[in-house]
Amino acid sequence: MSRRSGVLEFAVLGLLRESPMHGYELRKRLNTSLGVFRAFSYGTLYPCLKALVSQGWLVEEPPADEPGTAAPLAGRRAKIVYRLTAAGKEHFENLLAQTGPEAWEDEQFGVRFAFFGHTERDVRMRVLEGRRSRLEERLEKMRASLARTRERLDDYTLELQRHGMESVEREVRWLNELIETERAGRDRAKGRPADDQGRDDTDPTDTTN
Amino acid sequence: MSRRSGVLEFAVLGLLRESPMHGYELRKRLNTSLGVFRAFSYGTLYPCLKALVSQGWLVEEPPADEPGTAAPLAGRRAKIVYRLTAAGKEHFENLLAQTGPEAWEDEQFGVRFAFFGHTERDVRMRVLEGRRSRLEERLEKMRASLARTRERLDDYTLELQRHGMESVEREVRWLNELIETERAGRDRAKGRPADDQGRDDTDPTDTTN
DNA sequence: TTCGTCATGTAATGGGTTACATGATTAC
DNA sequence: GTAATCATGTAACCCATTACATGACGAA
Repeated sequence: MSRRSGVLEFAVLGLLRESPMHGYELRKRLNTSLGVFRAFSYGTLYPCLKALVSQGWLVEEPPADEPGTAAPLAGRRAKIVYRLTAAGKEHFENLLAQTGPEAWEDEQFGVRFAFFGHTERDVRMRVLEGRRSRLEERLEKMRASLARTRERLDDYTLELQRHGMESVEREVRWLNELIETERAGRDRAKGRPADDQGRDDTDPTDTTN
Repeated sequence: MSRRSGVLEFAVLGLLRESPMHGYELRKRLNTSLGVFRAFSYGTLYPCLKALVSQGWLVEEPPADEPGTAAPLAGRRAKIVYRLTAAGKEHFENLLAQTGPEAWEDEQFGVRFAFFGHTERDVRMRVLEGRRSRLEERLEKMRASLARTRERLDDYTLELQRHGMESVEREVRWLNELIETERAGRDRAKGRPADDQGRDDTDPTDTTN
């Protein structure tokens, strides 16, 4: 009924796919384990979790019966552990399978890349190549605008533009290497259909708390 | 009374400092001339301009009496040219002189750098060095978190982190070069007090339209 | 005369943070 | 027992975009 952020939803589903977690821990992983993403605040995260529950992608679970912990007193608010539902998992797979322009843009590309381990090679290729051509477009615009305005710009503005373009060029080279690597890894496990065959949960290694 | 964005305000004041402009053109310059900034939408820009007017930083001017253009009919809405007031200019100088943490963060640093041409060397140094130490902090956190979680991460997540760190390291090297250049340019024009002595306008070169 | 682009604006909505409020658990 | 950190949540606000609405001007 509210709050859907795209990246946050994506990241939460992806992280919970590996193992159930509560909000607080989820947020930490958003900063660290999951690349250099922006750190969402609790004011964003918790409402989002509630929304995902009401969508049916997640379920809240009681903190489980770990013997070491304090007994759950009646009416007591405790850690809420979120677990991905079957529907949630399916939804996440669908999101992962998307290879359209949204997947190439700055906001989404990072998260998507972080979950490349759950995708198939051709999906990865489409996303990487889409991203690359997106950046090359941008590069061309920058070059054009620079050619038009070069004379009127002072040294600092010029240097800023130069550095900006170099950053983009560098990311393009990075993508080239990644694409090359993907290509080199072809033919292995060609028809492997991800993991749709077994619904056994992803082996909870229980490093949760 | 409303809308103040920080970066947008800064950029608008800085651009209008050079020459008066109307909103539409202002927006184009935000994309091109002024580095690789985000392109603000009109829905952001126009209300911001109004707010700056009501603050007294800007004044709206009639499109001026250019003979080639259509005669300004009564009640006709035409281009609104914005000009920086004396108060606006002073405000901008004050903003430029700030060298606190806000000036080092991602959002502000770019704009500030673009207007370095209007600042004094020691201000530039403080901002550049502040930015650098900010990035070095970030780098340290990244290294620490990577050391803690390296084992649990798959290849793609790892690669993402590696690339992220390299980007930051690259910006640090860039800053080092800039700082070195600034240092090399020392002693020249040592006591020059910017332009506080004369209030004659910044020599309007009239490349406005 | 119609189409593109110049030009200005507003209301609804989105996506997020800050500040606040609450309380449990752990370490000292 | 008290401080730090773990843990969850909400309301008010901020910044910006989207979609919409209007209209002038020039060129085909």
